[in-house]
Amino acid sequence: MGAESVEKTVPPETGQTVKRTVRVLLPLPLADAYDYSVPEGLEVAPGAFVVAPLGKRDCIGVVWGEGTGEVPEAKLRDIVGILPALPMADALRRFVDWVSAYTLAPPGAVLRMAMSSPSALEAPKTELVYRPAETSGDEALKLTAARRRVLEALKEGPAMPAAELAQVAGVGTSVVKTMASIGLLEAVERTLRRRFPQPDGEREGPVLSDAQRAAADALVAKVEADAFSATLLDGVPGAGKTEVYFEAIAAALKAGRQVLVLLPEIALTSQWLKRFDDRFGCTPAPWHSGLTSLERRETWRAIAEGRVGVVVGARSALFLPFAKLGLIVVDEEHDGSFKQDDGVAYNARDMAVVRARLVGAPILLASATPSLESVTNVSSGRYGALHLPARHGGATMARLQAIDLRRDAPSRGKWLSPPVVEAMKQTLAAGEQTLLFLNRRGYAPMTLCRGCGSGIECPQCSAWLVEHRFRRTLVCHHCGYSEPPPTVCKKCGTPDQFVACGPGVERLAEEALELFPEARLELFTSDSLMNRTEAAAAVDRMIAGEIDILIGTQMAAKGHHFPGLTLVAVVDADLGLNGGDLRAAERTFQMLYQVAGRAGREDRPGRAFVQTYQPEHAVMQALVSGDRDRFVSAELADRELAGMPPYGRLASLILSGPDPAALDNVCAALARNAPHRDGVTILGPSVAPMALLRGRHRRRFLLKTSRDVAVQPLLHAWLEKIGLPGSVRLQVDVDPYSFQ
DNA sequence: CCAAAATGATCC
DNA sequence: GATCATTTTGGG
Repeated sequence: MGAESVEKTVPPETGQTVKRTVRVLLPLPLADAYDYSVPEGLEVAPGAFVVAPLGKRDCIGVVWGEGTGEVPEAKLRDIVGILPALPMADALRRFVDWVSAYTLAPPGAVLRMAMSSPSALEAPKTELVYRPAETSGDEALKLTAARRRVLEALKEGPAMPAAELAQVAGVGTSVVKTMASIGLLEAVERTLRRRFPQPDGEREGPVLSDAQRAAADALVAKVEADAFSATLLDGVPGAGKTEVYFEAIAAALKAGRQVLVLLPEIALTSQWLKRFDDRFGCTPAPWHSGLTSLERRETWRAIAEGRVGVVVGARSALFLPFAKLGLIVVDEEHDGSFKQDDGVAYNARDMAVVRARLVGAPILLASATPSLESVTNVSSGRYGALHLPARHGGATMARLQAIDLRRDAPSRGKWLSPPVVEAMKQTLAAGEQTLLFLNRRGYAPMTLCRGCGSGIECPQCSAWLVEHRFRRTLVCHHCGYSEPPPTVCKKCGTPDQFVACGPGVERLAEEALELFPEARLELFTSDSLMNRTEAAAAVDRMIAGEIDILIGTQMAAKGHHFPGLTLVAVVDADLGLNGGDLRAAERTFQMLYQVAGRAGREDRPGRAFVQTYQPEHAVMQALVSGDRDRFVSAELADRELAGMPPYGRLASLILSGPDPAALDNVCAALARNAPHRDGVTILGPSVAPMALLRGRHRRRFLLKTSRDVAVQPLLHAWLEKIGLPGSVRLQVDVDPYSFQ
């Protein structure tokens, strides 16, 4: 390769030097980076954002390294230009490569996530500002009173735009313009940058308990060590984890470093921001899907230039161009929403650990219910552990009681059991608040025709259409399809014989209002009906005690702290347990534990009820006894026996296509070529859990291996042999989280 | 028979 | 992801 490139640099036939080539990675799902030639006089270093031609159009890409020299000269094209943006840091480029190699996603698809604000790469807007010109002697003659005031206004402070200067000096803008034209003022161009308030790391923190102090000190030491380390911080809700990691954030800020805090999207609440504000004097820069393109651009730039101290965001914030990252915090690390299932399938919690390692910074994972993965990483010594016991004198976990629905059955067509209704009555009478938790949006999960007994299905998915009574539509929760409620059954023609089947939050609201007509009741769901501001307003009303009964999906359970809430009832605790999902028990336990933790966190004791048909189930037993650790070790033992994560590795291949026959052909080819090896099991092909989604049929393979097998090379070798027809799509998911 | 529509290959 | 060439389909 060395000799070859020398030969290419000086081709014998012309004697002219051939242009330098570089590899440019484009933010597209291409197999690899492309070689481009660099025109004379253009300075490109690795990491530079460049404009490169691709077919008919121009694309923005990133210089990934020196050219391979393998592309024939006739194919090579010149880079068009270079963008006036700071180059992408080496550590971020290596991170993109790492994520691509791990997830088997094309590197360009990963790069796209690291280029989430293309307009931030263009030259920032500028404005004209005025400052006093160098004096040349006879200016005094031209000084009117107005002009004097203008110079006075500029005496101490910085240069100002004409309008602002005129206002401060109490003159018209024409005065400023004239002064500039006769040489009294000098106009200079200044780039417009949004200012981000800096969180103050020097501020005095709150008084911490001994346990909190010890944990905080340990974390501060990790931050000061300025090297990679991973730590799990674990403690019951209310133990004060946030205050502890705020100390670590303060230490990073003092050291002049940036901090990234990752939260599940719905836990990024105004309440969290307020706590941060109280501690550091301003809110951090948020990063989530709801930002406007202007906000994105300014935030992206400020992060790249190191002008933002702390970013708090959902998983996509992991790919931001930090200039001097000194700490990553992943709060609620067990949360499933860190896993992205579509596009690049990655787990932001796991990839955050990789990013921390590549930049040489400490990472902290925090949770009241750590994931089994993190628990094993602690016991194997990969992660350090800090444990926070419940605070003395502080709130304690609510007393949790399982209600056996077989014994305390609700009346027909109702969903609240007598003990829960009784508890609600008492809570209302005491002027306290109730949260009814049901992880089901809409009125009823299924609508049935009495005439033929069939349910109303989504035409493009294998799922029931869910009635949303307030919106007067039937909605598919998987693809978004909706139609008005039918008057006649499509299958049997019977008119108006539809019955709602099962409970949704809307139906629960109806029942609660029937029981307590005088109560102030609100719904809190992740429906599109409710936007960010409306949700925030509902939270504020709940905190202010303007709501007696809150009925919500998991959105109500995460990240909020309601001081007046003393009763929590989980309406259907069994909901997540069925369906043969690997993580069903773990996920249900985590969710119910967190929901129950919402009750009685102030001075008032709280009560939590879980309604279940299987009170003997290990999850319910663990919740009632409060013995989290026993549940975790039992669940771990099960996983180990089955060779499942975190003891084994899993990868899922989902094949989808409109034509089942073509799909099954591909599956058969895959099955024929499946790898046979010790420690490797191939399960499938089988019909995927959502057999039909958005009009595409789905099949699934599961690759199960022991811990020591590298899954990626195995998958590469396997998939290489198979040609996919265009109609069949393959989605590879290494370490799948959900199996739906 | 033509033309729109679906499919596939390629982009450096 | 976008574009262009090629193949398929469908309507007369």
